[in-house]
Amino acid sequence: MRLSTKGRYAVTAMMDIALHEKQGPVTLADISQCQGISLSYLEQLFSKLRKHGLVTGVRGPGGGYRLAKAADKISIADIIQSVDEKLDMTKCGGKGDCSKGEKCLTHQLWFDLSCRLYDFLSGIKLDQY
Amino acid sequence: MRLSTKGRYAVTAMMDIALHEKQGPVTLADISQCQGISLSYLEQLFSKLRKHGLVTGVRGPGGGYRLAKAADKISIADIIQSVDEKLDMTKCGGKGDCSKGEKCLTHQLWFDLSCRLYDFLSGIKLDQY
DNA sequence: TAATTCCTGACTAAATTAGTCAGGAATTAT
DNA sequence: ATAATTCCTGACTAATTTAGTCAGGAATTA
Repeated sequence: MRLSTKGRYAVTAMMDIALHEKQGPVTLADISQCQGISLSYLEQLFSKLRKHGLVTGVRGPGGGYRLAKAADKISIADIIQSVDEKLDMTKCGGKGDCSKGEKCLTHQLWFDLSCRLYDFLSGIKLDQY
Repeated sequence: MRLSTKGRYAVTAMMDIALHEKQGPVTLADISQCQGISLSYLEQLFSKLRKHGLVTGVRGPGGGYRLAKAADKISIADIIQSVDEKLDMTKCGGKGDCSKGEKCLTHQLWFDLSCRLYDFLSGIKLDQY
């Protein structure tokens, strides 16, 4: 569960769609211009969002992107995980093969923290704004 | 407020110190070996942690690092902010000079989210483990 | 048929993260 | 004093991630 500008871009773009969806599909060109994100980069991000079932694309004139679910079913955590892909966690992977045995302790601690963060971000949905 | 492996390294290292501090200062060499982080990279991170008043260095044989405050006064947010330095936020900086006026809206929304995340991470202290 | 828009993949550029190296400064122990 | 230890600093390089560019194809609407 990483949090970088990449995830922020994705969240911002998704909020943009959530806010304007009632006026029909939102084009990436609009988001690009409106949010100052390059079109091709948005296409990369939306490829992932689409594969994770968060948006649906509508081709042709008048097309664009729609949310694939209701806004209250899409959480910030869903979006960030879709574009970030890996939540790698530990190096030892629970094997416990560390010099003094402490490594896995702190890794476990970090894992707990990561879970709490995930729960927190899962609780925030797109419709809350 | 960004969250990457850099911040994780710092948090892990700080937890390591918190756990072993009663046996005297903890050396970076120990942390390096124990957590599998390069010594020089740790030195970079601890330079920042020290400048932000989270740790104090003790030179010479038997030296190392100590927490500069009690573990229950140091939060995860403190640590991450110390090594990440900038919590840049918006591009328009509240100026509102956006093509359709929506940019600053979504930026404000993100800002709120960022604050909530910060509050959350501020509530988790080193002594909770 | 033409315009629009998604969609894909390969490539490049910039930024960040991680690590290396070389050396100096303070402290402890011999 | 001298030597060993450890922090401390800065410059440099390598790897990874983020961001952007480019070229073109596929589906849909007018």
